[in-house]
Amino acid sequence: MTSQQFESPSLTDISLTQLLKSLSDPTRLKIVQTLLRVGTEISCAQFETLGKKSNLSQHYRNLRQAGLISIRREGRHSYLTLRKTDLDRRFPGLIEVIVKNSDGRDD
Amino acid sequence: MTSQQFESPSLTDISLTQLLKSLSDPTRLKIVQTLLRVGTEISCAQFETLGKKSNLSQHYRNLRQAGLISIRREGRHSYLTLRKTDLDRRFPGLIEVIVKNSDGRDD
DNA sequence: TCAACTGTTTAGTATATACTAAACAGTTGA
DNA sequence: TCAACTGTTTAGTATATACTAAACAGTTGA
Repeated sequence: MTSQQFESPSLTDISLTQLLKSLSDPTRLKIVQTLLRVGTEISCAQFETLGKKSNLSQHYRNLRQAGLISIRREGRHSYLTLRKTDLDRRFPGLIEVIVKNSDGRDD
Repeated sequence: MTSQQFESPSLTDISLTQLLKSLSDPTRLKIVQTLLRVGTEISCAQFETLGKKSNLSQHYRNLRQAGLISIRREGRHSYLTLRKTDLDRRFPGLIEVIVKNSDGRDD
């Protein structure tokens, strides 16, 4: 029995419509955009400008459940990673195109 | 004053997040998938297998307001067209990749 | 030991969404 | 003329969503 808290769906359980719905929120799209750009994991603290902690935490969970990110807890901190390899395998080219088309736009 | 009924947003008013939200519904995604595949306008009657007329009509409006399709009325019939040229100009490659990644999946 | 810290979860709320059923509007053809 | 036809709009409802505030849980360091 693995921990439920930070569990992400497996590759084949990632649904396109759930993924699109997750990315249809501007805050979540910005988070994914940042994660893709930096290419490494990022501490949640980096996203504090995007809103209140409790709200962001719920966005993280949404992104995780949609299969977009994984979350690693270390001490008091949480670190987010874009599941790029998995996403590229399941939906080739999708994340790149979406994020590229979101650059420089508000929403 | 042009008719409101079938008005679509102009190219620059198409928002990425609105577009993603519109496509995050399985019924609407199937409609767009079909429109992209055939490449021509399609009568609404072709989509009757996807649900009830009143519900579909509301999906058409959603797609139109998101900038994805235009609707032409002729007699008793309505015809839908994917705004492919506009979409390709505003979000290069996006529609193709999304639809390609939805092929052969339920959602 | 324990207060401060970081992030998550829960409760509550206002709004958006997807749907059905029924009313409606315009078109067609006998 | 008018009933059948095609699709849209409206009313109503059940559920989902995004958010805030407060409670909570685990970690850290003095």
